[in-house]
Amino acid sequence: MGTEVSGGGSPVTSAPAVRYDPLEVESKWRSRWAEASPGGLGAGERLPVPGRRKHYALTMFPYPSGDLHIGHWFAMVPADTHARYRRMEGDDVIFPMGFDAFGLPAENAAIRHGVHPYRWTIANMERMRGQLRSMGAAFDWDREVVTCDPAYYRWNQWLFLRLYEKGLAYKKFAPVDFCPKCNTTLAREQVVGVDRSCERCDTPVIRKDLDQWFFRITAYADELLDFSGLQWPERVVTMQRNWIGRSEGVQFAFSIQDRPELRFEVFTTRIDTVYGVSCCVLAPEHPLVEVITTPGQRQAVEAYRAEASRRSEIERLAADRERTGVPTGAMARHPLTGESIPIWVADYVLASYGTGAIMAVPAHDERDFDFARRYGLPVPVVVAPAGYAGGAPTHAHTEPGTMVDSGPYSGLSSEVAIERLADDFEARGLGRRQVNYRLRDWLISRQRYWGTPIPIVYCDACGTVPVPDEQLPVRLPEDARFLPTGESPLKYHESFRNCACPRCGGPAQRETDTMDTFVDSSWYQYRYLSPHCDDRPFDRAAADAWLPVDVYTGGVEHATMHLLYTRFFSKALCDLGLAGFREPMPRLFNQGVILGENSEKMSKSRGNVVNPDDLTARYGVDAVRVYLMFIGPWEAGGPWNPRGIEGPVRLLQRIYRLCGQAATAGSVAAGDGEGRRLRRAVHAAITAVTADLERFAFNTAIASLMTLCNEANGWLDAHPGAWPAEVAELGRVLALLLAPFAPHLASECWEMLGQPGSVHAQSWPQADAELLAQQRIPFVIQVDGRVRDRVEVDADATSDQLRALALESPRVQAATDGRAPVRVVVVPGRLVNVVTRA
RNA sequence: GCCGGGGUGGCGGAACGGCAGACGCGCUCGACUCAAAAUCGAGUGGGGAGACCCGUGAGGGUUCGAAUCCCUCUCCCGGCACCA
Repeated sequence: MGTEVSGGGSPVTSAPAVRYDPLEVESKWRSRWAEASPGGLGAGERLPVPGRRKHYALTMFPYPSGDLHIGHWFAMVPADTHARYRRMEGDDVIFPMGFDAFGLPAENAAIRHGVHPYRWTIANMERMRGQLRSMGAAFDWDREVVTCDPAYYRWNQWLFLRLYEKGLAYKKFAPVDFCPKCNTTLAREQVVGVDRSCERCDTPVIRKDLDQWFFRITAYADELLDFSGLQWPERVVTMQRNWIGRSEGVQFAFSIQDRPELRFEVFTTRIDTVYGVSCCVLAPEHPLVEVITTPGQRQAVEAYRAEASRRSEIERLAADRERTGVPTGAMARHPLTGESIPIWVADYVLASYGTGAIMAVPAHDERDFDFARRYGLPVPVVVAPAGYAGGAPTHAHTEPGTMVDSGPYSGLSSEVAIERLADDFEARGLGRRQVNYRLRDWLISRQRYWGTPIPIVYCDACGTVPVPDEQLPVRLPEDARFLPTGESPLKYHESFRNCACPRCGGPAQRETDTMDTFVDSSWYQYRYLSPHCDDRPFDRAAADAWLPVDVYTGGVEHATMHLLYTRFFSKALCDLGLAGFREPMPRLFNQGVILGENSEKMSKSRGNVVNPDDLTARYGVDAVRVYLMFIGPWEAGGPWNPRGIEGPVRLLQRIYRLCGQAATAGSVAAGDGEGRRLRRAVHAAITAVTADLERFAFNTAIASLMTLCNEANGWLDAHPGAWPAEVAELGRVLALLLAPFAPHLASECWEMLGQPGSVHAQSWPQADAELLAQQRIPFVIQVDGRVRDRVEVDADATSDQLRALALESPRVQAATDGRAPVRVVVVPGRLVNVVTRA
């Protein structure tokens, strides 16, 4: 055994400096586990054991960057601890792991160093598997999924074709976001920040008009807004809700003055302001602009459109840009009043949202207000705020109010008028209620090599032809060339690109775009259940039995990307008849981020990176695990404090020593008051650690273990000599409670205690409630809300007894100083408050 | 600007409306040691000799009682940002 005894004092007197060597103990258990169970908690690909509650624990799989950093540890170790706890609790647990192995870094390495993305990725995964194992996590490696494996991406293609058949995958020519550094288009979700930059590399995106493949996520917009039944962090729900951006309003048409055959539609959420329209505004890209612009305005309008399109490519949408525009010269006819309304073109109206045209109501919309003021347009008030006395408004009034100058609607509250006008527009056939979403369809085309080829062929004769299932997978060619220009290698790979049309056999060309890697991660949790299944993406019986995921953990940065996409996939898979549930991850937990010592984000350039290998070489894996969980609430993250690890290091040494002492305890219980005192501490710890693990409060769970050690040490010091069986129980419980947190040391302790089997295969200890119910409890007596006395009382003392006890207390009498109690509040089991003032 | 989440000792952080600061780091003192490290023990929010008083970003409110609930303000972090 790895025991090292220095000092050599009597084991009975205090402070025998018995220490264990973490490196030795950990290496011993690592090799034992490798022999005994190469898999993890789940032990093989199988269905849940009947009669046991299944538990699918999932932590977001890593990108194989080649190095496991402390952030991976922080994400995965608590997830492992929770999964291990659930298994000891009796659940049938699976806890799979794999690699999100497609993506740009591999291709960039190919361009820079000439190493093929496949080889680069495989080598990185090899290295990371070793690092992941060294973490001491009980991953089910026999379920491993690697997304760049043709055996995996084949099913991306298969699923793409099913979505295509359902109309949920389609190709469209549209203005799209393009990252000039990554040389590829991006989904709207992957463009972030005020300067609209690439989520991966931070480069501002530009706009291009391209033919691209989309997934019709908007078909599920309403269902995606339904978060009922999801135990998700509030902020993630909020972010998704905002991202989807549902708004209800009315869509209706304006006709062009003197050309009643021409009309354009507008969408508004404020139909109550329709009497306050002072102009209509079309987006520069609106098709009607060309048609209606009068000869006198043509030159100005063309110039404006040209400028707008150039601007959209350069500094598109600076947040607080001036709202500019030009009149088209054409007039529209107000559908209710018949008034002539000037039609303008302005690029603050987006072509991609709603109808690409609006009614401008300056008095009640801040953007329209700015626009009207700039061009001297009228600002008619139609919704009066409380106390409005007429006159020109100084700012837009966007709140509800009383309708004025609005024909038959005048006098109504604007909230009522919204409904009344919507009803009337619908009844008169002028327009209809309409729901719009900010959410756009998911652009999945990427002009990159290292992703799943989109299984589509273009034939001159047959047009767009899906690759038949039996021809899948469409494999990536191994001899692609990676050009420094960053152009798509597939596009210039003749033998990949040229192919026979699956339908007519004639010459045809493959689609050379690959899929967004977020497609891969949208259904990996299904594949883990039957990773070797080769005639379907996943086994239906396994999916029915194991899914949905019971606890999903990962970073919040995926709130409106991966987590939205995978919800979409689950709904689509359900509608395709492939699975029987609609929400993939009912319970989500976001861990925080570990920062450098200087509270900044860890990065090589900042020089504040904490290397887990250095730490484990010095303190051992268990200590690093425990420290990461002790550092604070998991969801908070926080700066790394290099000295803080000393606490967990001491805790582990104390537990080792306590278990060593417990191993010498006898088998006869003392059964007296002192024995009960020790047992009470042990069982209080069981209660606390259990409750904390249930709520992912790892930091306080570890604090409870520390408290138990402190109390146990005190007890042992106070009871020299031969120890009773209560001490043996202490040792067993310590090892059991420690097992999910520090699996190596817990195994060592269990063995040292002479217990059979593996500690990790034991049942979680149950607290003895009867033992914990104490007869005498500490009790607080307050006077006017301030603590004046503390006494010990019977736990079942009545309110009357407690009241009498309080009033008798000399300290209370001193504090009340002769004032008669006005009232006495008794909280049984807690305190009494004697109130002397009114 | 809008929407979330926060502000508690020197530091990380605890605290079903009921003893604020659990637990740990650090620090101080002590034991062991020739010495140091390790280990063990005691102490550690501020003020006061003391009984006590003051303390959870600021101010107000509800309550017998507020870090916790409500209102106003302030600062910090995150998300969104012309979405009509």
